[in-house]
Amino acid sequence: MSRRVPNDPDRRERILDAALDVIAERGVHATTHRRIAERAEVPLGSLTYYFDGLHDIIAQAFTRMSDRMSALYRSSVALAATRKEAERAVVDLICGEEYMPEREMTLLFEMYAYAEHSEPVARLSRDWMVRSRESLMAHFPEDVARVLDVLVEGWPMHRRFEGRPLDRALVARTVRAVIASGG
Amino acid sequence: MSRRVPNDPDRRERILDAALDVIAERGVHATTHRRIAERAEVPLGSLTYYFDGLHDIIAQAFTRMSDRMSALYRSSVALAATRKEAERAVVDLICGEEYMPEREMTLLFEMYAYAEHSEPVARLSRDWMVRSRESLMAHFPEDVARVLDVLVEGWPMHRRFEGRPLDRALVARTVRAVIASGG
Amino acid sequence: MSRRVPNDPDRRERILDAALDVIAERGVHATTHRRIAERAEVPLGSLTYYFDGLHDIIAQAFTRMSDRMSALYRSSVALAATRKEAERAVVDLICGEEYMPEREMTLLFEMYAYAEHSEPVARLSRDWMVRSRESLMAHFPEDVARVLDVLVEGWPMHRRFEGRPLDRALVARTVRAVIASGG
Amino acid sequence: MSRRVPNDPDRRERILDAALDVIAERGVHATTHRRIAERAEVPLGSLTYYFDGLHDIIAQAFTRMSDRMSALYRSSVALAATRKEAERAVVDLICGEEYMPEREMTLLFEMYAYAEHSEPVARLSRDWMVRSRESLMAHFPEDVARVLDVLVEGWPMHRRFEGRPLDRALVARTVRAVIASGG
DNA sequence: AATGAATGAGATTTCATTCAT
DNA sequence: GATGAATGAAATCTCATTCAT
Repeated sequence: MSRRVPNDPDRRERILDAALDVIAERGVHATTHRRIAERAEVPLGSLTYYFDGLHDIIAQAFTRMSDRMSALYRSSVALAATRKEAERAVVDLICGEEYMPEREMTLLFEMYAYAEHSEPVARLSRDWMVRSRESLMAHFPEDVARVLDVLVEGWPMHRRFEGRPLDRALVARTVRAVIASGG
Repeated sequence: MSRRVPNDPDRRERILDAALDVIAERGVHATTHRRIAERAEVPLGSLTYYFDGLHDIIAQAFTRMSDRMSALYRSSVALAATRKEAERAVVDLICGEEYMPEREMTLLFEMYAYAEHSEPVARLSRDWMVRSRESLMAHFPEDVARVLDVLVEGWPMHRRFEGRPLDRALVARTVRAVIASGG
Repeated sequence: MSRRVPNDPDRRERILDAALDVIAERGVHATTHRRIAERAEVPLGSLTYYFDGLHDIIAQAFTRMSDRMSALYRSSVALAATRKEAERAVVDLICGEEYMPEREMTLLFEMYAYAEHSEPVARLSRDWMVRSRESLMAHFPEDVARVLDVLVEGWPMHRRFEGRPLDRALVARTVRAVIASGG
Repeated sequence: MSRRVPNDPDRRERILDAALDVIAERGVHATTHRRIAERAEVPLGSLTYYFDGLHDIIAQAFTRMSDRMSALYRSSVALAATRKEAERAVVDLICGEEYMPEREMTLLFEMYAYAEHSEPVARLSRDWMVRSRESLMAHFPEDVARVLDVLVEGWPMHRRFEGRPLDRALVARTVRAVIASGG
């Protein structure tokens, strides 16, 4: 039959990863086909061969990122066997660089900003929020899950701008209080 | 006769407000000199006459916005005479559209995203954080102020993406718990 | 078993008809391989497999069209048994939508325009003219045939741009006068 | 006041003339910004500065051409003082290279073809037809004017494709017959 | 002091064509 | 014989910025 077969099977993925790199380093506002192609080491023409314009590349790149982060988030919380461990996992999520290293943080900001101007990315942001809350709801009542999620989202932002590690004791105490108040 | 007088004294401000409009509507990534000039009803050339390029316009526009929001934030909290009233003000800040209407929310996302790629705007974001915490510290100990600030920042984001009003009782209960735990 | 047999015997023709559709709808200037392939529902690669580039497809498509129209023209005039009937056939050719419906008119304009820049299509246009005159010369002297052919060519163009039917009485009177004057 | 003043006042016109040159030489289907800019000896960017895309350049170029040709047509017929002279002017229009030299003929074909796919150019073609008829109506009744116009339009097309001069006697005889029949 | 005409650089996108299979 | 993935070249278009006035 001899259908021609792609000679570079995961080029699509390479392009999306390159796009995330460029977005993280320069921002969506400075992200161009050229820079993505260069970073991915693919010819310029292949970007529009695989994708339907820059907006599509960006949207799919964010999808890829949020899938990955969501899995991380979930697994981090899911590994907890007891509520005690879950509580600790939440504190880790808030304080730790592992869950949300600098690059991911930057990408998240970019995603939230872009979501305001792109319906697919808006949907993505909503899904992301729902999924992270659902992870937490395996261990906590819904109301508690909501508040913890706000902390997990908001606190690392402060960490980012302050440029220094959070006060772990304060975080732990707050998480404890939220859990207690919600019960 | 006909001593030269600026014929449009607050043109600078008009340009910055127009820039904020464009950013809110289209995003930084689609903000251009031309669109700003058109929106401000100002000749194109005046943008580069008054400002040092697009990045400068954007940075100063964000400065203007954050000054305004900061004043609002401060006055809202400052009006409180008692801790009781301050607590209520914080709940209002989190739940209320007044403090952070849709447009401002969008702008804030854009600012945070842009901050990652612009030193002046990064500084601005840091200042913003410090100033809002200081407002809160008139009424609460530093640790409590920190946590409340995380809530004020993070919760409206959730509100934004969920697209419906927050559960005021839950917010109030959480604020109370945070204050109690920090005391 | 499974002796190789062309699985789509009139693909060539389908491609040419699709090309004519695209030319009629969008103009030669907007005719591309992709649009033709899509319209013909054939794989993109088959266009360059069967033809020697876009210019070749266009030239052959025009050939196909002019063959068809020429046959129509000829048969219309050839059916006439008497000069009287031939005269009537000419009036029909000029006034009637049957001979030159909107689509064919458009294609003819495109062909004439393209002929100026393509030797094969120029040849085609010349042949077309000769053949139509020859049809008329079965009934009329050469000079009369020439003039009638001018009318058959030129009048429908006016009809096209005016957007309304011609005045049949005027056409008939003119044809009569031309025949009389040439005799 | 010191408004900046254009330093190349008839650049617009130069661009349109260059566009006509390119269209005449290569056809609309091979007309590009680049080729026009090169021919007009202006920077590429000025094309989109002055015009709203290629379609706009083409449409305005055709407008320019038809204005010029229309003036020629009109003046040719208008100079005639008597019907006798008008009759002779019509024969000249049909036979003579002056009125419709090769280049203009080519452009006219291109315009007619393009008109099918561009509303502004379609309007232009209609206007052209009306105006030429009106010129003739200064000397002949409407019906005669219509038919003469068909001849003026259609006959040079045949001349063009046959590649040799028309038989002036035949043209004159036909024009005479048309005038007589319409009277 | 102020402007808007002008442009070069580069962004996005389209597309004819090639060629491994 | 046939295909469609792939790409280089070029097309259209946008835009920050410059600068004569």
